Amino acid sequence: MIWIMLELATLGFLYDERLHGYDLRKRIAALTGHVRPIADGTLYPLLKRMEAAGLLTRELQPGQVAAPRHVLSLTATGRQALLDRLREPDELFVTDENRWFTLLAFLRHLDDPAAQAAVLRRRLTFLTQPASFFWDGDRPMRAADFDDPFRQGLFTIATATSRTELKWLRETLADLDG
Amino acid sequence: MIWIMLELATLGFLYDERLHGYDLRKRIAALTGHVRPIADGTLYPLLKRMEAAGLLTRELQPGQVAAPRHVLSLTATGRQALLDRLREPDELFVTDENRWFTLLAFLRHLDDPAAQAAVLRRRLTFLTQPASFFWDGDRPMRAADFDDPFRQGLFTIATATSRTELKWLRETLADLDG
DNA sequence: AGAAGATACCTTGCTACCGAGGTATCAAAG
DNA sequence: CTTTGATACCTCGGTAGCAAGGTATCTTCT
Repeated sequence: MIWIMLELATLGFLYDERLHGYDLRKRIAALTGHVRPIADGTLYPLLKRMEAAGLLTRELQPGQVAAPRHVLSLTATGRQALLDRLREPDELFVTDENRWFTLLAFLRHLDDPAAQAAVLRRRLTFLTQPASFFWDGDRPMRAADFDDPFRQGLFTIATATSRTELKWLRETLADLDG
Repeated sequence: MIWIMLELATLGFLYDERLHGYDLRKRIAALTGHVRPIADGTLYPLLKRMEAAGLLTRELQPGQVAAPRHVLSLTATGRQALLDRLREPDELFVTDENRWFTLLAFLRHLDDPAAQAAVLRRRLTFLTQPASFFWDGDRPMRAADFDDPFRQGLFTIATATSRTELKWLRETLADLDG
């Protein structure tokens, strides 16, 4: 299910400008690759699948710099596909931080403040759900329940992160709604 | 490469106490499942592979509650495997937040402050590397370069997160070293 | 008594994913 | 003038991962 994120990133980057595969690969690497590197044995087959699905076209551009490049550009179907996926993202994009960040990177393309706000609200709902990393039966365990510094750090980092993001979400929603 | 995280979580949870598969599954779901649910078609085959590798044993316990359970317990090899993986985690555990959290959850089992500190230092090194989500050629782009609120949010959240974690890392390292 | 829901585990088939390896061009360094 | 390194893309084989479906027990609700 990496492809679902790579596909969104590909649609997102190509929405603005035509790119060849290698360039796309480097942009994706900057966006998500420091966390989780992607093999080109993953990306190139995906591009072929996307071409087969009618989302993009490839055009051979003989070697200007080095080896010949395949310049990629989105079809009308591809452009619509990006907007559809941004408007109603798979649940994974809401819960998984890496995918959520990928979505945020391109959400501006969805040129409709109400739809953008709806997506942010899904993330808000997710983050405000009660959750814990560890349970003692039905009881959620908190940082104070542990005497090891690493699990305490886990809670410290997680709560700080979500607090920052909640603040940003609420401010941005106020702007989008107002 | 999900299995590498599931395997660590399994070794980690079983290090303390014997569990049956379903219970283990629920603990893993609490730790990482809110972000990324795991299918039992993923977990059960992994447990079999781990058994085949000599990391754990299963013992059939006839139905006390419902269907008969397979109680899992680590072998000596399994206990050692946890310590080895904690001591020298794969790079993915250092860079990917989900995997890093999984590692933090069990790092206390590595009963050696110097080795624990060494792991934290790897994370510190990673977080202090210069990084950006977007590049304009060689130039890393910053929040101020974007006028869309979503990419700005991306930077806001990412920097706040890493600041909190860096503070915790430095404090904890000072404790471990001192 | 029957249905529903939780517990508990399993298999099968499709496909995505990754590592490993290969091909080729061009520039810069030695 | 050869090597190194970057650019640029590709294929193949093995395996992991997932959805979908199945089986069975026990409790609780109706």
